[in-house]
Amino acid sequence: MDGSDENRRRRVTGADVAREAGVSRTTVGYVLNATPGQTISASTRERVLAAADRLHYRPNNAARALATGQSRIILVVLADWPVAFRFRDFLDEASRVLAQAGYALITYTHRPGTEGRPLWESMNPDLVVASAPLDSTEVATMRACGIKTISPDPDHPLAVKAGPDLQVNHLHARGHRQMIYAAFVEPRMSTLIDARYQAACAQAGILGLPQPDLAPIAYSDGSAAATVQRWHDTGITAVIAFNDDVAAAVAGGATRAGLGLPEDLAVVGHDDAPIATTNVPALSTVQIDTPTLGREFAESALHELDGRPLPAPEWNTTANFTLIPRQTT
Amino acid sequence: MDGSDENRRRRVTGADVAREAGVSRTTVGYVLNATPGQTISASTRERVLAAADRLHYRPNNAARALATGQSRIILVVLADWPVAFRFRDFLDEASRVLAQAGYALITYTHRPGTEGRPLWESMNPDLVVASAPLDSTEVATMRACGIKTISPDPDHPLAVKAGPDLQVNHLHARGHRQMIYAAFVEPRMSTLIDARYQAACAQAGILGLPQPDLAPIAYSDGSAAATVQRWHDTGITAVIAFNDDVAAAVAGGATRAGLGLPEDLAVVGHDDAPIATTNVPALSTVQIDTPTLGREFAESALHELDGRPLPAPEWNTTANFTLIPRQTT
DNA sequence: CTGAAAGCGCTTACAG
DNA sequence: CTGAAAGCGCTTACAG
Repeated sequence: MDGSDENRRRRVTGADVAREAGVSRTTVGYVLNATPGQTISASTRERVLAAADRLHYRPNNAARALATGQSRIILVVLADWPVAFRFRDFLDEASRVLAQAGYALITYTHRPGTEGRPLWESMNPDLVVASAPLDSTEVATMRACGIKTISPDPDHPLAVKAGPDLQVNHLHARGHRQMIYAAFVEPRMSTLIDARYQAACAQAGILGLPQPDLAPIAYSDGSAAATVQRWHDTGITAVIAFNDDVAAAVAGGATRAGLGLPEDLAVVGHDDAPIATTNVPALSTVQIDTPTLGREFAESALHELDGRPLPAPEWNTTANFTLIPRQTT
Repeated sequence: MDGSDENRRRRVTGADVAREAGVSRTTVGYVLNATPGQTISASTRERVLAAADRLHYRPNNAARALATGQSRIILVVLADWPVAFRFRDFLDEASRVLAQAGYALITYTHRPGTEGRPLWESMNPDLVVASAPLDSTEVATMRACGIKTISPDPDHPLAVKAGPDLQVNHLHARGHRQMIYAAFVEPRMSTLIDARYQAACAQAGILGLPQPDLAPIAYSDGSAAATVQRWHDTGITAVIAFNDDVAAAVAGGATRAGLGLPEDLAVVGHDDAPIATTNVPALSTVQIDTPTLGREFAESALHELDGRPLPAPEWNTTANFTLIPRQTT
């Protein structure tokens, strides 16, 4: 392709900058990277900076990665679920902190078997963060590529435990004992659903409550009313919802079934999405301080990568989670 | 750091595979890349493949990118808005098609001024796709880096026009003339909001309707009822909602204000998110065939990159958009 | 204070 | 059918 030829010819390299500034390639590197331990005269510095600017020099990342052995890319592997509303804030804040340290944060939804090679093979990130467990052969492969990994462990999940804890505690405090855990029939979210459900069960156990069942609810048809009625008939008085969309679906079903909220049925959502406020009735839910979680996540990634000290271990506390009571509990 | 030293020592290279298989580095490359125009004996092929497998060889992407001048990365620069529910399907399908062609699709939310260097500088993608217009100096920089760009143009937006057209046509067909365009006060979505709003205005003009105002609606407080009541008082009979969350907020406000839907006020949403079905009353909305759009997007990217023929130009048609009438119109 | 040179791990003409 | 070798654009000891 001559188009690519042209592109290649046009591209400005460090050697061009060196020539323009009348110095060596080495000096250009030292100046542009502000390499510590080098003493560059002010005038040389100026000349190099000016030349780089004039030529619109941009370093070739592939070459740098090859030379340093670091891509400075962090890959967040998402399980197969849609990105929730508040998760953006989490990623935004994490990206900001990581960018300051020279790392790029990439998110990637991994559907095993769907694609050719998973992205971490074709991108050579320095760190892979998995929000759901990766299978062991995948982890072995990454290790072999020199890729570090942070897998979710019970103490460092992407904050799955604190929310369900609050939901169950809240419903319990409101006097409920017969609870059910509701989630969409959405295979793409199954990992996260399962994690939150398990957390809810654990907390129910701690409080001496019966284990809540995991109950599917459909949003693609009008069956929610019948579903909710059925739960009510079996003695369920409270619903722990996977997220606010589910809580809204449950609330809608209850309303259509003629059940009063929260007298006949209580519902608590998760995430404090816009719908939680706008829904009629407004949804009690769990609010998450996602920017703080994002910052703490970034710090722990930098700990892994550069040996930075870990932040105060708020990560695993419930300090960043708040139960917002509204009209459904 | 000796940790990184260890990693580097451990990493298997093509030279290791060559040694293991008893062939040259060149032959390893030809076999593993299935380079066309080379005739490799079956037995050599086998030996190389077996050795690569045994050693768990994974090519170093940075080295490959440096040698070929192609990163095989496509960067989708999102304007500063949260990813809507259905957008995942779009990206999933696009990623799948592009992965088959050996490209990795990365999405990235660009907030000018927030970070150090934008991701396209530190990642050297082959193609940058912008869902909102980039400023001209940014485009110039990318060009200088040899990065191709696809910017949104009136005929190839990320499908912003078809939805508003359907919304306006639908309300018009229901007999409405006094419409208002409602959106959240969400600066992060302003680009998309504006694009959809402009499209709605244009369509209103075509139908000879008065231009709808752009009206903000808050979801963080309980003011929706008052807002909607005010609209109603000024003679508005129909609301074009930016998305289904907005439509739900409007519907909720109307209900709280004692207005009947759709008798007193009609609302039509956009996206056919779960909330559209679960809301009480169920929301009329625009359904989008996002996987098809994703495939067409991928094809047009491959056209740009590899000169593949363009797909049939359904991209810009309304064929992939459907108005779903429910209870709010 | 600055530069010549080796090396990162690939690809790919080119020569057998 | 296979291999020796140059080159991609950086970084970074090392030697002045």
